[in-house]
Amino acid sequence: MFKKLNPLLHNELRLSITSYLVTKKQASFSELKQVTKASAGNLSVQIKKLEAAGYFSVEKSFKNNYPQTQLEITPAGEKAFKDYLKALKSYF
Amino acid sequence: MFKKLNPLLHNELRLSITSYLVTKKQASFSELKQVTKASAGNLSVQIKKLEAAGYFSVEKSFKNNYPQTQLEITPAGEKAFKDYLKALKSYF
DNA sequence: ATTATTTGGTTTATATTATAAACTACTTTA
DNA sequence: TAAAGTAGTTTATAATATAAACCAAATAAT
Repeated sequence: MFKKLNPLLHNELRLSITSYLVTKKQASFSELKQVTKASAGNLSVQIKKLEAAGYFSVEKSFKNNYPQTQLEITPAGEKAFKDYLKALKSYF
Repeated sequence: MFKKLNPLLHNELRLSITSYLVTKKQASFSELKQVTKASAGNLSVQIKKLEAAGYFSVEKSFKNNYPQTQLEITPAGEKAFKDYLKALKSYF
């Protein structure tokens, strides 16, 4: 009847981050902070969870002397996103 | 960019309950317990939250000597469900 | 030059939420 | 009449989300 919803993606902020990354392929921490309007702390925590699940690859470098965290969606992340949408459809 | 997701509906069990009620219009506690596979405790708590929000009307009576809780979706519940779907679409 | 502010984060404490365990009340069956 | 089942509710605990506090460095202001 109702398919199980991936709890990692079934959260507003994590879904926002993933959704953005799926279309943009890659984005910086700051960019994500702007588009999601989340606090840096919350964003940091949620990114870490998604990274731990292998949904993103994270590269830390420097840009204009400032640290920059760059995120890129992985095939696993894309698949999880697709599967989540599929599961969601069972509710509507 | 991303629309806010009604936190009351953005929960797997509460979404299951509401989704079922939206199509069936009404259902009993036991019926919901079967279709959602939730524990009675969890179901009771989540129903109460949705009822408090005015998404369902709850009628308690007896059927075959046993207590029976019958739920019926309200116009507010239907609207919230529709709005939630609309918001969800902004993520895909 | 040193103080304040901003960038770009992380860590940690707290608040919120979800879930299950324990309980209530009554009914049926053995 | 004791045990097991129905139909729930309440409450304690586990999990999760979020914000506050913090860190390190860069830049701007005084």
